[in-house]
Amino acid sequence: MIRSEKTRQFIIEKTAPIFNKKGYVGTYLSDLTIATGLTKGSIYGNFKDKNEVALEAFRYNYKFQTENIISKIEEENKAVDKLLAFLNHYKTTFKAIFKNGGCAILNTATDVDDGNDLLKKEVVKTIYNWHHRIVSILLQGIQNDEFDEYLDTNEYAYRMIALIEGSILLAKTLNKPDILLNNIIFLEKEIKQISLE
Amino acid sequence: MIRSEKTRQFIIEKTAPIFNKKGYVGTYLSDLTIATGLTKGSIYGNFKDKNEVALEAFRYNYKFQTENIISKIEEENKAVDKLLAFLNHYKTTFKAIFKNGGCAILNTATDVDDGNDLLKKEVVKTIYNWHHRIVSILLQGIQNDEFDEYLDTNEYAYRMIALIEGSILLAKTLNKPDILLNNIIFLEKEIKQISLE
DNA sequence: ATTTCTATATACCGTTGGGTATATTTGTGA
DNA sequence: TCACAAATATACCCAACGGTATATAGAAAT
Repeated sequence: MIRSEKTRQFIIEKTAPIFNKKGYVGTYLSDLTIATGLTKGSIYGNFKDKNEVALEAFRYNYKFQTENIISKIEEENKAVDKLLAFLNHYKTTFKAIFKNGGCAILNTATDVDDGNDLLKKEVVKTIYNWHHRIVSILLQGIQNDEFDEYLDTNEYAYRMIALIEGSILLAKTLNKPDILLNNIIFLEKEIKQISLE
Repeated sequence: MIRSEKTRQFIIEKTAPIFNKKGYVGTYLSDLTIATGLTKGSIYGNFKDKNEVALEAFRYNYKFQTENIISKIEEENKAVDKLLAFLNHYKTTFKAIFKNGGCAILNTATDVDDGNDLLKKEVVKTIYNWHHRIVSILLQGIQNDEFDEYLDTNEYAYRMIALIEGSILLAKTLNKPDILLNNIIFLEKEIKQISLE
């Protein structure tokens, strides 16, 4: 990795949690210089503007959450087990997620309600990716006779995501991780229940 | 209502949607003067600082969402019907909520992750109020043999809130109201299912 | 109508925001 | 090891931020 790319990466890693906690407008260039120990000149030598740093920070935050999970999902063969592996991820990493400022999708989606179109589009794209991944697993499950063919995969996936996101919001705001854990357990039970056999 | 109180109210009403959309740091005094047509002097004659306007704006936004619903809940006698009335509220007012910038609790909770302790406490208090209201209805339902006595009221209420909040987030971000509507319908079915009778 | 007091507008202030032109340093290939 | 290019720091810029002291206008009481 060439030097510039290393610094770029360094800036992203150091500032990503700040953007996640304080939001786009709430994060100042001074936050970025303090967190990195670099100067404005250096940051602007590596990024076009604050917007670009925010965008890369979001991508990093999202990757931070999904990096490990995909491989774990692919270790499993049955659709049911894939979903359970996915849910299990939240049980094991919620502390890290909270420490990082909560779910990047949730935070960024509410943050970019106005302006910052690039970031907004990125969030939308990310949610669709996530949704699509779950739908695919469900469809695979239907093909393998794990789930009833009348299961509304689209709807079910959105409900799953909504419950997870809402739970993270509550758990973090009220400082009650159990809210998230209980709702994950609920989803696990539900998946086992709708899986035939 | 004396003049000063009228202006105060006027400022709150005009600026509440802005705070809800753009967040605390994202809303500038210039936004407030433009929205109200008043000057900074006038605003600071009625409020101590921006923080106080934001706090009152949040209260207003929350009231905006819950004003009608409470009376509707109290029109019903059975706990089941109270819950259904509560859920029905979202089906009928989601357009207004979206137009107002989304759920105030969701927005403010993610917004005040750092700093602004007053606002943060107010959000936490508001969520507990909401949760408590649902739990009370569920407990009433258990006493009247509408629900099984082993229903975990605490957990169920948090799951309901989490799903609603998460659904609002998704529906608004993706501009797909159906996500919210479908999940409300899901909750309705679930409530009917767990109600004994 | 005139006074009195409250509410609003005007005209400021210091600070810090994002951003940039330029100087300086630092790593790197000849 | 020296020159050159790339990366970082310095020193600025203007605009806009939140906030305030003071002047003006407007309502209410006499």
